[in-house]
Parts: sequence; structure tokens; C-alpha cells
Amino acid sequence: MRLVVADCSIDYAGRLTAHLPMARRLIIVKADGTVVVHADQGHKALNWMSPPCAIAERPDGWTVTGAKGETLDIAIAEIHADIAYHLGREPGLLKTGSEAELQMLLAQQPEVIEAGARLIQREYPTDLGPVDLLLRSAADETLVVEVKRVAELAAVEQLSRYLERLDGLGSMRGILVAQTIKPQTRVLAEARGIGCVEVDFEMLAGRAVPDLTLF
Amino acid sequence: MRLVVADCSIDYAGRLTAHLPMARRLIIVKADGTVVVHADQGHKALNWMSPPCAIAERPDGWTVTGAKGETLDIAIAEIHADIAYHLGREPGLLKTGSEAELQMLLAQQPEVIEAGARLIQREYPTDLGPVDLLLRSAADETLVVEVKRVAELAAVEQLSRYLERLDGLGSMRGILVAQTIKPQTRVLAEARGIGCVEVDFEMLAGRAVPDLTLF
DNA sequence: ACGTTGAGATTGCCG
DNA sequence: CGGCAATGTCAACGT
Repeated sequence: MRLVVADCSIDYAGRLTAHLPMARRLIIVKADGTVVVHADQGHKALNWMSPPCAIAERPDGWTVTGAKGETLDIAIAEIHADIAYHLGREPGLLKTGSEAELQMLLAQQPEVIEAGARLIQREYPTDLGPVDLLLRSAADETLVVEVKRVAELAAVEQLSRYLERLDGLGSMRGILVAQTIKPQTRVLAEARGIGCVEVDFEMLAGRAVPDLTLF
Repeated sequence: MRLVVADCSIDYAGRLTAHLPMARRLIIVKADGTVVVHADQGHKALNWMSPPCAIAERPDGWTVTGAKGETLDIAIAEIHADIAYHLGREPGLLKTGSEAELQMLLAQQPEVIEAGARLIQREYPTDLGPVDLLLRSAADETLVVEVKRVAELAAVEQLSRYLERLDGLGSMRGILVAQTIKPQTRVLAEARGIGCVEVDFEMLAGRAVPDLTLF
């Protein structure tokens, strides 16, 4: 990893074009070839180029060319630091609390969605894409469940498409399950006869393994 | 901007939780208080904390606490570098080629969408949100145009909502205009009687100002 | 390889 | 301040 602090102006040309006026910035060249430009604010890079890319270095700046012909032109007025470190391999990030995990927890305890509900299948395939959860209600209806962390309008439409596609498989209801359901989303869902259930991830995760933790 | 190269393991707890095993990484503390952790691959940060946040520094590591109670725990085994630079203010990024610019160019030359079409209005307001472009066709139909850089299924749904909402304003057709229209999107659009037009940004931009450039 | 979906999404806009 | 949509989205996963 090479760290360069320099006064520079930058032009990117690819799917879009972007320009950065002259200012002092941090330029990082990573071991995998990635070039990243950071300002002193925010966690996102101002500009970058992903490998594979070629770096042509001149006294007055760099031209970085990407695989699809994108270019990152860095005009350098003055270099204030240019240092390198060896970092080694990154073991990688482990995440929990994702939508995939929420779906798994709901599959293990479908009664949280509706009393008496039993799991038929997770990721039930349709030709419009997989239905997150397919349940059987206490009254023997098919429950088509869409799981989101945050449910917005598009989730209602996605679920509506599934319901339309599965129409004819007997008595059926759609249910939107999310940690957060936005107000307008709730309105549209209810207008279409789709149920709304808000769930708490911590609570689900806590209830998921009571047999293991309580003894 | 403070740059720290250190062997560290990291735990984040917020909306989700994430863990990074011990490895050598770059930790950046920016002037605005942002803390960012980078590996030697990729342009995105492994972990970060946005300001306002509080950094508690101990010999064995840092605990960074965010405004909503999220924590970033950085356990430090060894520090290999710890240097600081003053970068100053970032003038900011200027982009061209965005969807907004595409929409503007199409408003200036609606005949690219369909021969004989004239502009009625840009950003025509409805209570479901603004219609990108409203045109009048050569045959005096109203053309409801949705502009996207990349058109996916949701764009068809969005346009369908507008068409449903505007129903009754006379003869009407929906048209999806994008630099890229995905295959399934095209299928759904045509099934609903919505037209599909792919346009090239460079070509549009080139045709937009012939009077200025050709003189 | 291609297509689809999720993201600590973030960020910016407009009401 | 909340809702909504764009992003050089990227990255992961399934067909």
C-alpha cells in the first residue's frame, strides 16, 4: 500500500465524467492495483479505479487506465508525502444482521409472522424470482411472505407480482415482514390486502435459540 | 488527517454487527471526525464511523462511539505508522452524465424518443411523484416518458403507476427511455404496451449543441 | 457467465 | 424532517 499526500486536480472519464479542482488529497495505491482518492471528509472515496488498471506515472501526474477504457487523470502540483507499507492479506469481514439472516430466523419461527403459521418453503422459486417465504396458515391458506430490512413501495409491488403469478394455487394472502415498514408502504400494502408485520431482529435472534441459551 | 497502519482486530455493532480478525490495516481519522478502516484491496472501506462520533483511545485500542450508539471497537496489537497531515477544504466533485443530464438532453430533442414528438413538460407533477417527460406525439397522443440510466423492472412499475394515475387525460402511451434496458424489463414493458427506447448519452450530448460547436 | 438482489448502503432532492 | 430516487453503485449468490 502506497500513501501519497498531494496537491492535485483530477478528471475521471468513464460511464460518467467527473472533475475535482486542485486541492490537497490522499491518494492510495493498494496491493491489488486499486487507486483511491480521499478528501478529509466522509468515508467514501472521491474517485477511484478498480483493478485491472494501468498506472502511467509522469513528473506532473498520473494517468490510470481501467479495463473498459475509463481514465483517471491526476494532475499533481506538489507531493507532500509518498510512503509505502506492506499490509498482507485481508482475512475478510464477517457480518450478522443482514436480510438473509432475518429470513433464516423467520423461517425457524414463522409463528412470529402469524400465529399457527408453518413453513412450507424458503426461497420458493417462481419465474419472476424466488418468494422469500411460503407459509401455511392455521386456516390452511398459503401465505406469500416478502422479507425486507426496510420495506418501501417497491417491496409491495414485488409481492404483488408474486401473488399475481401464483394466483390459482388456492386461498392465498401476501404478508410484508420487515424491521421497518415505511408509512406510505403500509398504506399501499393494506390497500392491496397485503398484511404488514414489523419484527425486531434482536428479539428474533434472542428467541431463536432459547433451548441452547437457557440451559 | 491521521494515518495509522496497525495490526488490529475490529468489531462493529450498529444496525448490523461485523467482525474483522487480526490483520494489518490502514486506519484513517479525517478532519471531520470520520474514522475509516481500509485493507489492501478494493476501493471500499471495511469499516467506518461517520461523525459525530467520540474516539476513546487506550494503549490496546480505540473505541469509537457514534451518534446512534453504534460502536467500532479496534483492538490494536501493534502500530507500524502513525502520521498526520493537514489537507484543508475539499472543493467538491463535479459530475456530468447523470440521469438528470440525460433527461435534460432528451427534453431538448424529444424526436430522438419518437419522430414528431414535442415536449409538453419536464418533471410533470402527479401526486405519485413527477413524470420525467410529458410529450405530444405526431398523432396527438400524450406520451408519458420515464427516463433511466439503467432501466429495470421497477421502472416499468413506476411508469405503470403514472399511467394509471393519469388515465383519462385522453389517448396516452408510456415510453421507457434508458441507456440500458435489461431483457426482462423489456419483456414486462412490452407486455404492458409500454414502448422501449435505448439511447446513447454521447450521441445525445453530441447532437445537443451542433449550433454551438459547428461555428 | 449472466442476471438478480441486498447494502451499516450513502447521498441528495424536494415536499 | 420524512419520503423518495440515483449511484461510475458494488458484491454476493444462484442459474
